[in-house]
Amino acid sequence: MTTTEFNTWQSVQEEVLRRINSREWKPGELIPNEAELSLEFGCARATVNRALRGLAEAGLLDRRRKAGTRVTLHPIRKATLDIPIIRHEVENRGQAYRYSLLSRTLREPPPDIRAKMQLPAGPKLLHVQALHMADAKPHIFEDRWINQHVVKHASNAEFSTISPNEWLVINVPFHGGDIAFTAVGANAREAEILNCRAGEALFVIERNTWNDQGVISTVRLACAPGYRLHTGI
Amino acid sequence: MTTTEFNTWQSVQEEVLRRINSREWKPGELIPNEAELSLEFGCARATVNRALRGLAEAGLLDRRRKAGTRVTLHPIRKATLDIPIIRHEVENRGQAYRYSLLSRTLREPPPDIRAKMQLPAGPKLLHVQALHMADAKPHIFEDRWINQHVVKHASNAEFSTISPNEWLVINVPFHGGDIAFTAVGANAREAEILNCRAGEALFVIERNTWNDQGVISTVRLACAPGYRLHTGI
DNA sequence: CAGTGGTCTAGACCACAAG
DNA sequence: TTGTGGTCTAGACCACTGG
Repeated sequence: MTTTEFNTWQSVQEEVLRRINSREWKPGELIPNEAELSLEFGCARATVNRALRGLAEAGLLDRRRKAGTRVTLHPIRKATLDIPIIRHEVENRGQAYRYSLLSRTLREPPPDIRAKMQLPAGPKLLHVQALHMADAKPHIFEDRWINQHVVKHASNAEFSTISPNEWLVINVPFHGGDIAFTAVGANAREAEILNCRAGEALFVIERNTWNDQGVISTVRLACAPGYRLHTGI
Repeated sequence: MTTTEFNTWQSVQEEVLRRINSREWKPGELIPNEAELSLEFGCARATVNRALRGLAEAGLLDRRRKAGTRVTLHPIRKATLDIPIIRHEVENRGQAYRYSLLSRTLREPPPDIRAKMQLPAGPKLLHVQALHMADAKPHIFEDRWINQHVVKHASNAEFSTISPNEWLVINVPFHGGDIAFTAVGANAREAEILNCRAGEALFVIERNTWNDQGVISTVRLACAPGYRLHTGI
């Protein structure tokens, strides 16, 4: 028996992937356990574990103690989006980045914002509106509320030369957040700022971030027409 | 010296995360190497490695052989999107899923599709248009080209009861792909099919998938107004 | 209860890249 | 050249959970 040797977790992973794709191991099917595989592949169990763990994270395998490892029936593909600082995103495309602060006020947020940030009525928040430009053309309109009760030193930030987007990334670590992507027609103000027709389709990114103190910030990024978010699988 | 013990990679990771967030280890700064940390934490180096690897994958640490491990200067946040089968997405929201095949033809693709699929002029492809509905309302308009020279058995699929979306996920393993998200105004046909006004903002997902044989399929998913894609960070 | 994956360990060698 | 992370190993114990 000429057993091919699988020394690295990558080679084991490739082989397992091959068996899944070739239907040698069919969707829903139980595959041999780690001990058996390590024997067959001629490597340590830890190596098999490393390989299978990766495939489980990718959603191709279902692993459960005692129940064993199965090929996922309907693999849920995962796409990873990089969320860079806007300035970097623009500069990495070779475009000239410019930033312009439109307004910076301290005021009580409207109910919908309060709801998003899970705050009671009353306290004022920092409201910042700014425009990110690429090659002198409007790129992204940033409309942000910052909870300066959680981010105390935010009150001192002027945001005249650095965008809240970048300032927060650099200065405020966060523990979690959520992102939503939608398409909406530009309202009058957005149309004016982004230099497009009212009602024109805009790509909108909404993001909340929080740490253990509470919600840090909620932001709505309205991207100029033609904006395209892409990634590999 | 009352050294707290860190037995698990998770606890090590938490502690490292704490030091990063508290600026005990500042952005751009070199942190102790694995051997030193394993000594300090009273665990094996492999445990430290496991913890740091995770943080590196999350984009919080930069690790390079010989150069050591540094706290990332501008952490690039990564959002992971789950790309489920449309039917599952609808059903998981508790809505009734319905599917309707609009057209299925074999014809030569227009130049822009050919370009996307990196195909020469000449060969015909399978063109399928279908509508996914949620609670009897139009949900997603699927406009797909399938390369039946790569996916040979696709010629036999009727797509009358199962969508190409689902059929492909189940029947054709792929090695790679790319996704793009945009916002566009609905054209006349999309408006009619999705039951909305022409020009109304639609969330559009474009996806290509390929395997080692070549491009499998390219699809444009036009989502009904109000569609929202969201995820955690 | 017992089988499976999850993890830790101590030690070893290797691959890469900075100096 | 040499220090650093990357990985493998053999063995061990643990944690979860299915039967």
